Amino acid sequence: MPRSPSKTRPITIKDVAQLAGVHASTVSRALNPATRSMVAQDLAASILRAAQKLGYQPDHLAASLRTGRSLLVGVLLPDIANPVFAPILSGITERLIEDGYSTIVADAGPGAPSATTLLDGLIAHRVDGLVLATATRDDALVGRCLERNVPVVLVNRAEAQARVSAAVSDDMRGMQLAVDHLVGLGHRRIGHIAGPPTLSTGLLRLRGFEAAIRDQDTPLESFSQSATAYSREAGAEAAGRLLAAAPQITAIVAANDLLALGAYDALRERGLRCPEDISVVGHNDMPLMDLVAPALTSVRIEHRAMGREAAELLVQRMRRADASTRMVMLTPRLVVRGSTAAPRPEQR
Amino acid sequence: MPRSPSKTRPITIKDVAQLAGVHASTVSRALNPATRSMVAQDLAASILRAAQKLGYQPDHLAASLRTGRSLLVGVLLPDIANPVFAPILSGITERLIEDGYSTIVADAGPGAPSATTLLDGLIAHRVDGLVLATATRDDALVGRCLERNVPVVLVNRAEAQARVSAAVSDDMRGMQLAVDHLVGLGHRRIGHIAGPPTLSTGLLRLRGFEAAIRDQDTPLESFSQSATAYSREAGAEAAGRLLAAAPQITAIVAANDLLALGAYDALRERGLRCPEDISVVGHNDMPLMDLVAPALTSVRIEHRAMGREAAELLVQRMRRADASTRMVMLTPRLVVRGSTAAPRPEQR
DNA sequence: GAGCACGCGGCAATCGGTTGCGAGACCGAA
DNA sequence: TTCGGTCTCGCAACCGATTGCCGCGTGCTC
Repeated sequence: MPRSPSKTRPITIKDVAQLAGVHASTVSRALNPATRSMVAQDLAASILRAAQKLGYQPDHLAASLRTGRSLLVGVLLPDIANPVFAPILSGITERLIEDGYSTIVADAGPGAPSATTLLDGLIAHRVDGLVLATATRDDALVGRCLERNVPVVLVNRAEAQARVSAAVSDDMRGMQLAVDHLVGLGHRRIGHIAGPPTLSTGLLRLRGFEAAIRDQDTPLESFSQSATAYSREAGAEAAGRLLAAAPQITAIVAANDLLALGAYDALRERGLRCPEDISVVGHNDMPLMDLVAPALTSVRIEHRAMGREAAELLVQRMRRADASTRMVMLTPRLVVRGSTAAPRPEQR
Repeated sequence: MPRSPSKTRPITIKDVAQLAGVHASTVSRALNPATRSMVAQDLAASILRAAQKLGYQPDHLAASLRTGRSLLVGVLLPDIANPVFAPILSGITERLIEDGYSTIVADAGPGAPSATTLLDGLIAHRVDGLVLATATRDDALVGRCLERNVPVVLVNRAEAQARVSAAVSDDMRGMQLAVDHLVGLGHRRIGHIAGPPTLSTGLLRLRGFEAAIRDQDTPLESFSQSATAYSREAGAEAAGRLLAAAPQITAIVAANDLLALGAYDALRERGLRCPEDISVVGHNDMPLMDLVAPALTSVRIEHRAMGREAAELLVQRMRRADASTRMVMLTPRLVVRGSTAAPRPEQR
């Protein structure tokens, strides 16, 4: 079937070549700033004019086939619905677009195909690199990328063996800030709601909590329970276990804001008030944490900056295959709000 | 430079063909379920085995060049950081992946290139379709897609001329729910914080508010002020104007939860209590709105479902170029929480 | 037994840019 | 005038998969 002449066929480089009276290869060189010097200046200018006139739009796809570079970067998220990933994603795309990359987002959230399937899908699109936010501590996905030879960095979570670069928050330091704050207020019996131990943040924050407890001058009692997931429900459930096992605690440090909000639910359910009966500290300082009741004291992580850093690491790795693998650690800071207070005198 | 033999070159269809002892085209047919019947069953099976053995992964990119279908869909968001877009995006990707599409996300948030630039970038990647969440009421972007002949649907916001399909919430109905609720509680003087009038939600919700006011049996006083953006700050500012212009109001209906939260800020600043002095109703029912203080009464929109619907419309449009353009309206429902109450007797 | 239809699979063109290589033009120097 | 060098551009292969077309062989029918 002959192409209907009325339907506007997309303009190709050949159309431009014809109008400019040159060969397609010359057009290609003139259009690419990097190779433009290979073409006489005035000719290049007239080619640009021809392209402009026709409204030529380059086709990355075709170029990719030849160059091997797709200008696409895959981002694998554990769950878009989790509010912390929005700013991370934002930071990633913001940085990548500076180098001309677009981002393909794959969400491994509930109801989605397996992360491995999603990863293969991204690779099938020939992404030039990958940002993984899903990495559990030892992650088969990383290995898969490595053997396929596609550049990869981690964000928010690191892996046990540091095979690839990662941008993370200093979780040890974050927990130290939280514990210091509580101890400064007079708390001596502190509980921790840990994240899933399979996730690097879960483990590191637990370790950070324990280290922070040990580092205090005053002897403390500490307790911890792991949540099965980073969700409000899991937080409430773990908080229930924690309060049952150690009813004497006067403060709870949660590994995550959602867990902290779950702790709110558990406290309310048991008729306990925050901060009068129990202080609560979160982690991440998600948006709106200043508006919940009570406003949540939380360890603030600059997620947007973290996304940018991850993208930066990836760009370096994509530019040079032998770029050193690094771990960028962002320093968190504590934002004190209404959910923490000194324990009541009789609680001491 | 000869390719180093140690570096594992990606497996192509030719490698599979060689191992299976057939031509590449036969491999292509055997691998594609749609064309598999053109190959003898046992041969197809042995080709599949060969592909399996080599760990062959198809290359969408190359296929796209020939077929003209990239299996990529572009999603243009006004601002990833806005929490309502996370579930929308989630719904979109979830639906699209069922048909094998991946999504390229472009964020037109602050600091990003212009939406037009982003759109051109997406088109350069030869996306098979586009979901626009950025559409202002009359949108040049839509025209651009139309003239480039790329399928496009809108989500969350519709355009004045219904040139393309859209999935939106029934904003008129949402405002009616909000006003009915307040009137039922006894409110007679109601203020509205409208969204930017350039956005379809801003305008439609304002109209919906006005219509809902008119439709009441009892005569009401109403007032409204437009916010300059959908943000907490703009909400606080507009609420300030509203309270200055009409101090007698006993309730505020905001076009958006963030605006409602801004209203909280403005009330607090003026020493007014919610709901005792002024009731507040939001719109969207974002996550965590049950945890802010006071818990926000809000018009709930199923954003995830909306995303799915938009994707569904796009899939239909991509399958058949002549698919009818439709507008899918999701029915919102009111979630009553602590931010609304009957006005005090002396306020009547 | 000859002819025909059909199932199957190979050949080669194709998608739209990119790039190694070489040809031709032009200039300056010997 | 000739030769070498440089600058500019065209030619054609190439990236990897898809697909229209054709030929071969088998089996069926008359």
